[in-house]
Amino acid sequence: MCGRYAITATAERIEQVFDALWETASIDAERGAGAAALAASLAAVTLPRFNVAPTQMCPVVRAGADTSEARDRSTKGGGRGGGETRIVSMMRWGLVPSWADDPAIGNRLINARVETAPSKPSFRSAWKKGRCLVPISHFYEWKKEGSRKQPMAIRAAGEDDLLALAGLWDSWRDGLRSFTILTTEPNELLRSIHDRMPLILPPERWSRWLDPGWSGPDGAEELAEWSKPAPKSLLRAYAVATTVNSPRNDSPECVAPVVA
DNA sequence: CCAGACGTTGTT
DNA sequence: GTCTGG
DNA sequence: CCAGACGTTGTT
DNA sequence: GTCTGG
Repeated sequence: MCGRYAITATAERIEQVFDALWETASIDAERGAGAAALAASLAAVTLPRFNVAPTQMCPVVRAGADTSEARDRSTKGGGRGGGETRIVSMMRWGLVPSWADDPAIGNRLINARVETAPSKPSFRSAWKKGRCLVPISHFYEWKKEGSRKQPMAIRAAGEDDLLALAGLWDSWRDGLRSFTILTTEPNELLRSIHDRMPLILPPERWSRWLDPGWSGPDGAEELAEWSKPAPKSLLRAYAVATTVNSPRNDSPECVAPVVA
């Protein structure tokens, strides 16, 4: 599964890689704020994060309102085609369905199985209308070694500092926005660590996944195609210190390799 | 019809 | 909100 | 995911 | 043991 991760990229880097506008930046732009205010709003976003835990607020990339006004305001999106805007929003990790009585319900909905999410009451509406991407630099898995649990960090094999996890988001009482991370079967690398892994989407699938005019993968064949785990060669896994165990520790030590 | 659930993981 | 169970 | 709490009463 | 919080 995926119950903890890191996002070490800067706010600007996230905008660049995902061809998106930070939500606070769009709001400031609407108000006619200057470059200084824009820089300040980006600085207010707490990055980097080395130990993101469920219930915490983190950046999520979603489709923006696809209005001509929004397109005009954005200087981006031209090279991607489709013309849709992308927004980076801060959301709570742990999806709180719109019908929930208590937002604490989201504490357990931090993952959704891609094989079953389309038909689950908690996720079906988000599957159709709330698909998103979760930018991460590393995700953590705890490998069982006898009675011990060895924390492992998994990151892109190359120099890439960002991976995009497939996610779903929903809005609760017009205020709280929250998201969940889709999981799938593990690839050859992750199989030795855990029996599930997050669903990682390659850049060529981002637009389709975010397309608000599409209601998501449908039918067994399409679902299977979207559910395939990332290839082993994309990722690198290594042992890290138990520093990462406590969500209170949010330091570079969390992603630092150790001898297992 | 209304009432009640709605989720994942891991472990046994 | 929407589905299942009684 | 792991860490940490897990209860009531009354008083300040 | 099991639930809540981060």
